[in-house]
Amino acid sequence: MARRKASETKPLKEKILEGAIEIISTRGVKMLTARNVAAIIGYTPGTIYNFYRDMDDLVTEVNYATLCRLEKNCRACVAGLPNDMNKVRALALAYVNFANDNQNEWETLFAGSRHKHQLPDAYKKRVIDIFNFIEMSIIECVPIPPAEADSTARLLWASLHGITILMLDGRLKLTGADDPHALIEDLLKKHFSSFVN
Amino acid sequence: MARRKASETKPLKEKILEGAIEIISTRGVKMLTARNVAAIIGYTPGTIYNFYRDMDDLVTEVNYATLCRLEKNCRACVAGLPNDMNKVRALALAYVNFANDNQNEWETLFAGSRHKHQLPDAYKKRVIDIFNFIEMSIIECVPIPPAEADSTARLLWASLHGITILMLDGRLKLTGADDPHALIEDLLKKHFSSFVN
DNA sequence: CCATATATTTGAACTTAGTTCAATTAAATA
DNA sequence: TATTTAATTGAACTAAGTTCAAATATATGG
Repeated sequence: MARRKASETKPLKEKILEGAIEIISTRGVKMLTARNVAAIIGYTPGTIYNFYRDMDDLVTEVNYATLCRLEKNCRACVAGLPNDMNKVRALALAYVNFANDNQNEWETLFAGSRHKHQLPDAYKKRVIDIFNFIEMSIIECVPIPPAEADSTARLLWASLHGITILMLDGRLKLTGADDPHALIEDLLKKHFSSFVN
Repeated sequence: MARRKASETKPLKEKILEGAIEIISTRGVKMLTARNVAAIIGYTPGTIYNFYRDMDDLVTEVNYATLCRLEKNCRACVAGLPNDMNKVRALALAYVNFANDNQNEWETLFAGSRHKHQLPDAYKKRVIDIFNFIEMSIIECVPIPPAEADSTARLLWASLHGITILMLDGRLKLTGADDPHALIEDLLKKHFSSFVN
């Protein structure tokens, strides 16, 4: 057959994206092939190229979706909390937990290997948004002198990111107290003891 | 032709590995194909499979070589230094600088996406070695109570790793003082001020 | 309601890459 | 020198990315 009967419930582009997310989250990014996506949504490989330039583009869209979920999750975890250290704790924990609960998506997001095309502006904006949100939350909750606020927040975030990566890798297995809570507690103490003690 | 005239200067396995490193370092891991490696060393794709199970295996060997260079580099950078904070500084800087000077190799090393096979024991041992070296260096140079030594060293290393990643990504562009030196200085201060001040 | 134009999806074909292995040829051995 | 052994090939197979003319459903105009 060629053109389908008009009975779609969702735009096809969306279905493709959902199929791609389904594959990445359950089978990993290596299993994301045009043919696999096509099979899962009941179309043919060629169809994908009517909506995405190439498979790289589709991965980028999956990553964008992951970023959105990450941000939503982080915001939800601290919503309504008073501005104190507990809020920073919650935020850090939300970050690590998200990575832990979405390992394949997270790995895809940070897999690094440069994509063919420049990242779309919306994507870049999202990254900046998340960073700003985290940075602002930290600044709100800890009495840091304004001059140091930026660098302190950035450094904390970068550190948290490193911990998250190595933890998922299994490279950060600790002697016993290797759960996220303990590590984050330690991290926060190092970074903020000079302000709150 | 089939079998070659015996005039090889190096074992073929080594030449394949060198070709692979050459490709990854100059053109990135996406350009590492059996045919590209074969072309660069003047053999045919099939030859590679006489020495490596598959291309994944070859990448693992490249990563192993990268790990070795990283360790060598770190050791060289602190050799002969007295056991004080300067040594820790030098070590941290060596780590970041190595990543910066070997971006493609570094990206390949941490690209994450799980390999087909388990990592070889020698590989795992090398990772542990590097970690131990860094951890020991830190412990030697900073008066940390033994009970906290392990976790302190690990946390510092993980943080350094996070900084390194985000720096290479361009995600850690700072307001001005975004050079490695400043960041590392800040990091060390956070982690050690309670011990040295 | 039919004819024509438009939009959507296909499926086949092309390219590139990973991988295998029987055939081939150099070197080693007897 | 003849025979065995080892190394390398190159051709072929599979899987994946990608393209696009052809095919078909819908929309539009008379």
